[in-house]
Amino acid sequence: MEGIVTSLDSSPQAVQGAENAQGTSRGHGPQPVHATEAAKQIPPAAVARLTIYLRALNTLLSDGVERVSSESLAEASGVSSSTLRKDLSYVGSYGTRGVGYEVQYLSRHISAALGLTHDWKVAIVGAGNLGKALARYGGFESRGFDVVAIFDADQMVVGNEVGWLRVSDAADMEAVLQRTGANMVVLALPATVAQAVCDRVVAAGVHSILSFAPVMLQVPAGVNLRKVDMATELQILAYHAQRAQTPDQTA
Amino acid sequence: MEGIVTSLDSSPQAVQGAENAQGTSRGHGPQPVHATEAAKQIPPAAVARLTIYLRALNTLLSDGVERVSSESLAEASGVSSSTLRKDLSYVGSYGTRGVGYEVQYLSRHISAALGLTHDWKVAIVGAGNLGKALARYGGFESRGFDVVAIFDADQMVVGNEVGWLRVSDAADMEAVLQRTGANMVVLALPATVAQAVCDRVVAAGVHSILSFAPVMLQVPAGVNLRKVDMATELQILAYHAQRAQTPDQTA
DNA sequence: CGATGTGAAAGAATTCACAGCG
DNA sequence: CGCTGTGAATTCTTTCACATCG
Repeated sequence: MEGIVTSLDSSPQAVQGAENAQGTSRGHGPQPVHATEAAKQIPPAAVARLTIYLRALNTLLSDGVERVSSESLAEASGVSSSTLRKDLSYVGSYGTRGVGYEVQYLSRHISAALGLTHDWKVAIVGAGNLGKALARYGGFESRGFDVVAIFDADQMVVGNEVGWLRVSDAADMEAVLQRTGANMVVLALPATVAQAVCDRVVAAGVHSILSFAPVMLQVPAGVNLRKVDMATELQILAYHAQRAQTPDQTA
Repeated sequence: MEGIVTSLDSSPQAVQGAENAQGTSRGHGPQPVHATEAAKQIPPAAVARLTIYLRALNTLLSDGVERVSSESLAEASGVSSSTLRKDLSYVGSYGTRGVGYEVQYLSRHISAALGLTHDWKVAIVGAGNLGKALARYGGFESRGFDVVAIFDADQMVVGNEVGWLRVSDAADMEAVLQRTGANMVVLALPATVAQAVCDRVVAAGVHSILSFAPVMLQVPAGVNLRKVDMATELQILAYHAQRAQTPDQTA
C-alpha cells in the first residue's frame, strides 16, 4: 500500500539571473554579506516549501495562535519536521529553543526572504475562462499580488468587466503594461499563440512569467518562467494510480 | 548558450514511502511492507518530465515528423539530452543507435509506462470560474482524460451547462461519482470547504485527487494527492525577481 | 560513423542525530 | 527538560563519458 502521496511541485531548475555568475571565482573576499538581511541563496525546493509554511502560518495567525513548534507547523504543511527546520535555517534563526516559533514574527521573516514585502503587479493575458478565474481569484490580493490588467485579443471580449477590471485590447499590451507598471505576467491562453505573446511580454520588459499554456516556451536568459499544466498533473496521477492498481504482477 | 530559465515543476516531495503516514509521527510498528516491489519504478522527477516528452512527441507527430534524436527532443522539452536519455531508459530501450527514436513508437511506449493506455474519468468539483475553465479545457480529452461530471453546491449553478456537461448537485456527489465511474477528481473550490469535500471524495473510493484549493489537505494512505497553487507559483517568481533586482549590493 | 543506453561521478535534497541554548 | 539549529550521513538527481550496436 502506498503511503500518502502528496506531492507538490517545486522548481527544479534554478534561475540564473541575467548574469548571475556568482559563486565560483571571486576575486577577493567572501560574499558581500549585507549588513541588514543576508541574501543567501535558498535552494529551490526550500523556496517552494517556504510559501507553504507562510500560508500555514497565516492560517494560524487568523486563528489567533501565537506560537507553534516545528513539529506542528511541519504537520500542517505536510512535510517532516527536519525538512522544515532545515528550510527555516536558510532564512535565519527565528525560533526559540525549547519553545518554538512566534507565528507572526516568523511569518514576517519568511515574507521578507521571499521578497513579498512590497506588492507585485500582475497582468493576465487571456480573458477566457481561466484568465477570468485567475483575475477573480481572491487568493492573490491577500498575498501581495495585485492584478492590474487583463488582456484579450478577441474584440468581443475587450471592454468586458472581469472583477473590478476591464479587459484591455491585447494590441495595446505594451502600453498598458508600461502604464500599469506590471512586473509579472500570467499567460492564460492557447498553446498556439503562447510563444508569440510571451515574446512580446519579454520585449516589454517583464522578467517574471507564469504560463498555463501547455507548451514549452523559450525565453531569453534573465527571464524567469514557471509553468503550470493541468494535463501534466493528471498524467502524473495516472501513473501513480496505475501503479497502485497493479498490486501484484505475480510473475 | 542557452540562458533559458525555464523552470518546470517536478515532484520534489515524493510519495511518502510506504506507510510513513505523516501524522504525529507516533511511530507504532513500522510496517516493513515492501511487498509487491514493482521491479520498475520510475523516479518522480523522471515521471514529471516524461509527460513533457509525450507532449513534444505528439506535437512532432501532428507535424508529420517521424523520427527524432535525443538531442532535438531534449531541446524541444527544455532539458539536457543526457537527462532525456536517462529518463527514457527507465521506460525501456526504444531507440535505434546511430539513428534516434521513431516518434509514434516512443510516444506509445511512454504512454503505456505512464498508464495512459485507457481513458481516465475525471470529475470536477466546483463550477466556479476555475471549474468551468477546467471543464472546457480542450487539453484533457486529447490526452486521455474524460471529464464525466462537474459539481457545485450552489443551487443557482446546479443544472447549468458547462461545455457539454450539466452541473450536478454536490449533494449527489457519491451517487454520481459511482454512476459515472469517475476515478479521478479535481477540486476547484474554496479553501474553506476543500477538506470536507476531499474527505467525501476519498470515502467515495476515489484515490487520485488534484487540488487547486490553497490549503494543505490531509488524505489517508493510499490516496494520491497533487496540488496546484497559483499563489505559490507567483511567490516563487517573486523570490527570484527580488533576487535578480538585488544583483550585487557591493557598493 | 553516430546516436543510444548506461555505469560511474558529481551534485542536491532529505533525513538523522545530537549539540546547544532558553 | 524540550525544541531549535545544524553538521554528517543518506538518498535521490543530474551530468559525464564511453562502450555498444545499428
